[in-house]
Parts: sequence; C-alpha cells; structure tokens
Amino acid sequence: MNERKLARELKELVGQKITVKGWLHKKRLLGGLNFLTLRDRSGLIQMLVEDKDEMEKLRGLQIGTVLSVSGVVVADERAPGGAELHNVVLTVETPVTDEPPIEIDKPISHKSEHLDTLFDNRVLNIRNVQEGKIFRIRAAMTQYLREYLIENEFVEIDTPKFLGAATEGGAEVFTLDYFGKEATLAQSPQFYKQIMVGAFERVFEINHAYRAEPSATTRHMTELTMLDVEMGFVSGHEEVREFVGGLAASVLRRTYSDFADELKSLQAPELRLAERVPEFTVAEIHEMYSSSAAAKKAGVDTRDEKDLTPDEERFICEYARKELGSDLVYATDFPIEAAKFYHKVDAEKGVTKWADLLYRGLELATVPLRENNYEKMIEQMKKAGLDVDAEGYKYYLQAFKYGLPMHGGCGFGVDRFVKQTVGLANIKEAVLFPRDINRLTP
RNA sequence: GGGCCCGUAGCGUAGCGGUCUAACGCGCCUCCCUGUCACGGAGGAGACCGGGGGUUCGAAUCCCCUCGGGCCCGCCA
Repeated sequence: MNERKLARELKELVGQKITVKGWLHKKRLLGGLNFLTLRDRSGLIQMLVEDKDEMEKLRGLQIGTVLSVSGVVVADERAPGGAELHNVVLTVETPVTDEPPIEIDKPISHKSEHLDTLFDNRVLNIRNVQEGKIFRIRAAMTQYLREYLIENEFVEIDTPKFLGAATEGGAEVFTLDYFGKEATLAQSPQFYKQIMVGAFERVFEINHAYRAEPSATTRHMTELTMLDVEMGFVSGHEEVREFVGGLAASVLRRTYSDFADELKSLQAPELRLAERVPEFTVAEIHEMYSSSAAAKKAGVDTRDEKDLTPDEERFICEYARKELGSDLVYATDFPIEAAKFYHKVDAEKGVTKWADLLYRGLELATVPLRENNYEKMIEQMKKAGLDVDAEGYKYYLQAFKYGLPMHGGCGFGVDRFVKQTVGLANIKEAVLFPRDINRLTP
C-alpha cells in the first residue's frame, strides 16, 4: 500500500509511483491533455490526465472536491515546481457538487468595500493559497513572540476572561448574564498579570481581550488578541522599553528571514530596523508635527492635545523610517491626565512613565511602568474616584499589600503586529474570523 | 457617539432620467482543443438593479425612509 506523499516531497520522488491526497484546486482542460491541480497542506501538485475515463470521474464535480490520486512522478521543467504526476488514477473521496460562491484559486479582493464578501465567505477564502500565507505568518509570529519570552525566563500564564465586575476602567466592557449574576468580559489581563509578578517575576499571556467600544475603524475589533507581558525587578522604565522594543525587533527579523518569499508575494513593506528603537516624547512629537508643512497647511496644531492623534502617529513613524531607518518608534512621557491609576507617575517631570510603541504608523503596544507601592496605589485609586474597598479590587490590592517589586510590561496588539507586518489595510484581514461591532459570524 | 461614502447576476464592475425586455470580465453548463500554468475557441444559463414609499408621461438612474456595508474622527491593542 502506498503511503500518502505531500506536494513538497514531489521533486525527491521522481520515477516513483505515489499516492497524494488533497483538494481539487484548478482544472485546465485542453482536450486530450488535461491539467489538474491538487492542493494539500504543503502546496500544490500538478497532475497530467490524458485518460478520458479518469476525467469523466470529475464530471459534475467542483473545485474543493477531495481526491486521492495515485500516479508516477515525472520531472518536467514545464511543470510548476519541476515535477508533476502522470498516469494518474483518481479516487473521489468527498465529492463537491456545489459551485463555490467565490473563486478559491485566485486571491479575493481585499479592497475595503469587499471585505464583507471576503468575511462572509471566509470558510472558502481561507483555502486560497495566498490568503493562507497571512495566517501561516501569523502563527509563526505568535510562536516567535512566545519563544523569545520563554528564552528570557518568562512564564506563560492563562487568566480568566469572565470577570465579576468591570474594574480596570477605560474602555467599555461587555456584560453578560452569568447564572443570574452580571459578569463582564476581560478587556485585558491587567490585574492578573501584575498579581503574577508577585509569584514568578516575569510572566506573559497571549489571549483574547474584549472591548465593547463602538469603534468602526481599520484598527479596532471587539475581540482582539493581546500579548500581555509583565516583568518585575526592573531598574526603571527604560529597561522595560528596551525589552519590549527588543522583543518586537527580534520577532520581526526572524519573520522576515523565515517568510521572505511569502512576505514578498503579499507585497509587504521592506523591514527597516535601527540599532535600537528611537524615542520621542509626546511633547516633542506635538511640536514636530505642528510645525510640519502639512500640519501648517491644514491649520492643525496639536500642542494642547494630551494623546497623539492618528495623524501624528503616522507622521512620527514616517519620520523614523525615512530619517532614522526604523519601522519602530517610541512615543514617551505621556501627560499625567492621560494616565490610568496603576501607571507610575514621574512627579518631577510631571509626566507618566508610559510609552507607546508605534509600528509603521500604528500604535502597537503600550509600555508603562506600574506603581508598585501599596499606599501610593490606594492614593492614586482614590484620586481616580475609585472605591478601593470594592470586591473587584480586593484581590488585586492583596498583591500590592504583600509585596510587589518595581515592575512594568506591555499590552501588545498581536493582530496589529500582523496587520502592519504584512501591510494589510484593515486589521480584520489579519484575523481568521474577526469580530467587530456588527459581525458575529462565521 | 460624530462626520462622509457605497449597495446592479455566485464574484468584480459598467450604466447615473427614455435607446435597459440591463452590458462586460471572472466563475458555472455544453462542445472543440496533447503542455497548460489569468490556457484558448464556439455556444448557453444566470440579476428586474438591497427593501419600501414618492417625484415624473417615463427611474437601476432624482427625493425621502429603512436595511446592509465601508472609511475617517473620538477611544484604544
């Protein structure tokens, strides 16, 4: 009995009779000479069918039909990949008679107005070889992030996504019925990862977070994948920035090296990384942007803004790429008014020890240092108008009460990381089955 | 939450007041084709123009409502 061979092995099997299995991907029928393409997990195989009876087996069957095919491997430079299957005998394993609603062998349009069609037909669209590259790259990037962290002695954790109450503040939360009680979905593992610093010093989590923000943009979803990192015993904010910047740069270098062909065929931008990630304060960026020709022409002045505008994020990234040769850039020293209660404040400079890591024009990660002193936490929470005795804060504060070292970390958007790397226009293109304000299927 | 834009066969588009009983490309069906790789050729099926109301002698084309979707801003990963 022949064991199943894969498309990528074909070249090494010239002269042998083999069996392959996969999906019928393409038919090119020239009469007495017919070319079929079979797709398996490793690639495509071209098959030459000259026997009319074999072709008859496919009558009425569509692309996507699952086939088992035996034949002889023949080297031929006219064949894609240099080898193909001859004298094939087809066995239909799973017939498909319905015409697919979209074409699978050609990449579907990613223009914004066509994304609805793309996602409605995601089940089939994902069989497209070009589309699949995005998700193979994504899988690798997630793996590289994980490996880098593990090498640096971080422990991977899993924290609950059902929460008893909204506690973190900021973004809107989803509420749901939990056996008669109200529960919320976690917007981030913020409290849990800080708690875990008290046990392991260095922890990370790659998991979903849920935001009920009614945002309809190319960079927001209601269900997103975040990498959360937290590290204790840091010397200060700079060490955290350096680590997170190094993490992103390392993963990008590895991705661009391992997936050079795929990224090129997806028309991803070339990677530019400097020795270290350049840094600008928010105030500096406001100043640079506001005095730029484009801003002056548009009559825009951001010097009084607390946060960066999307235009400023694009502006400083463009500057960093052109002038400093870096796709990554830090915006540092966010104003105190923008801070959350758990951020560390630099009282002298009147700013927050919080940086945003920007990547090709988009916020990729927030990289703050946390307040780790129990008394100061209580103080900052009260200042923020929070009830420090509330059940939702009880366990969080326990970690502080019983000792947390100076720590910091990041909330890092994995979807955005993939989007910007591949050069996708919309974040949902980087997600298999995206969820936004009006999509819950497939 | 605010602003702007789009909705024509399975998919992508053209048509933007009468010549539209709606056109083209891809896909699909039938036939021809021995080296294709966006194969080629001949023929064919397939939409009543998102839905509702209105204006008009006449609407896919104009107006209103509604449903679906997109983009930007706010917010953030």
